[in-house]
Amino acid sequence: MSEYVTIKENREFTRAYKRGKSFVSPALVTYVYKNRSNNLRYGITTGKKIGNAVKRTRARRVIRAAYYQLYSEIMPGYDIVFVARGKTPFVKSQNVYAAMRQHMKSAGILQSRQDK
RNA sequence: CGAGUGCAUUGAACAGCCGCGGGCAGCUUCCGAAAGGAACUGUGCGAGGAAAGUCCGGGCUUCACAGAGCAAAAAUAACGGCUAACGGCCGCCGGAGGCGACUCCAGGGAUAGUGCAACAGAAAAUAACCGCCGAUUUUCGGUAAGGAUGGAAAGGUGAGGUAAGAGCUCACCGGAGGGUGGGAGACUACCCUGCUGUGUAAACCCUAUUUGAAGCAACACCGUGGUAGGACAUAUACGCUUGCUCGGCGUGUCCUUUGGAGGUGGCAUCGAGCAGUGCGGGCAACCGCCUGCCAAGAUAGAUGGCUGUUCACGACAGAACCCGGCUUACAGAUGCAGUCAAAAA
RNA sequence: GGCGACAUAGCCAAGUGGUAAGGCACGAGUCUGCAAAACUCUGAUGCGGCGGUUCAAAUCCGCCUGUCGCCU
Repeated sequence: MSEYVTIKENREFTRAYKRGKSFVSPALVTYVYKNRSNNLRYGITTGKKIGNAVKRTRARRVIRAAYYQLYSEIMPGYDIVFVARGKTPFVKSQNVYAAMRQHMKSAGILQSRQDK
């Protein structure tokens, strides 16, 4: 089974919105909240504002691809929620990756590759 | 070569690396008493013509129901056929549009009945206000040829006729009824009779046909906890009831019931399936036979990222139980069959 | 995914096929030393969009668009 754990409960999303730290860039919004477990979990929100179903799935895929690329550098023990914005479906995953890396760096939960 | 019509097909392609979701196989590793599960390896598969809107018709499931008829409600509407069925499709009739190929039409019934027709107008449906004509002239009678309106004014035009007029009579046109011929039928051609009344049924309604309701978040099964009922223990301990004791209730175990969260099935190779420049029937929709081919199946929801090449530089857009249609959105590309115009011969 | 409802001035809203009620707000005036309140009044602005039936559509019919609710 996959090593990527997702957030499923609506309560946990709401908790991340209310209590987590937020970081904003043109194509991505990130909320980071420290959870009690040792797992690194993530969730993606693509609201109705972004567009039709094709645009929403496109945004989800781009964000997920960037997350897989960055996954090994993030410290465990956090819930991370990514929210797509209107620009996200028209942007390459490298731009999202750069924005995501910047957000993680600001949150201070990056670790070096060698530790993993 | 240009313009335009109908039908059908297609909806960027290829290669490499890293990833995602299922299926099958391997039996290597780990977990487990076992069934089995997880990882790994190999192999093959992985969004659409509209997957959309949820507008119709079915399959399937649960509930209701002995059967039949009436009523009520809803839907449909020329005629003939196709289909599992349909409000769909094909053909054809009638009407409208187009030079034409061709396209469009909720296209039954207004003498079965009820209602409505604002404003304007004399009058909106048993027409006499003005006008015209006649008479026994403060009035009465005849008359729809003419009159500012209106969407619609009482069959239209012309001639005869008359006191003035009028389908009162005649011709043509329109419409109605009947007859004969053609056609499966709607209908149509011709002949005869003969002129009585507008529109609206996507107003109520009448006629004919069809329809039980809800929907996979249906439904079935498992179901720690909980609910309800019963049995056992009341030996010990605790809490409540009481001033105290007894007694009663709860906390315990087992069985049954119900079923929240969650899980499994429903659910995915076989069906009203798809294809053939196949054969036969039919104008066609479609039907029969033959041959071949069928693997998306997620459950917060799988197709992505990067690099390179080519071109017309990529539109609308993402399955969620499954089929048949309709409607709506859509950059283009290709094929076939007609049409019109021009030029040349 | 499925089922259902609604859309009328800036806001709240009534409406039976025939001039679209009303209230709040906005504007002008009266009153006042000035304002508020009260009273009077004008004007502009509306039937979500596109088609169809009808002489005539906010209303009847179809198709789109948007908003809201229910089923877990």
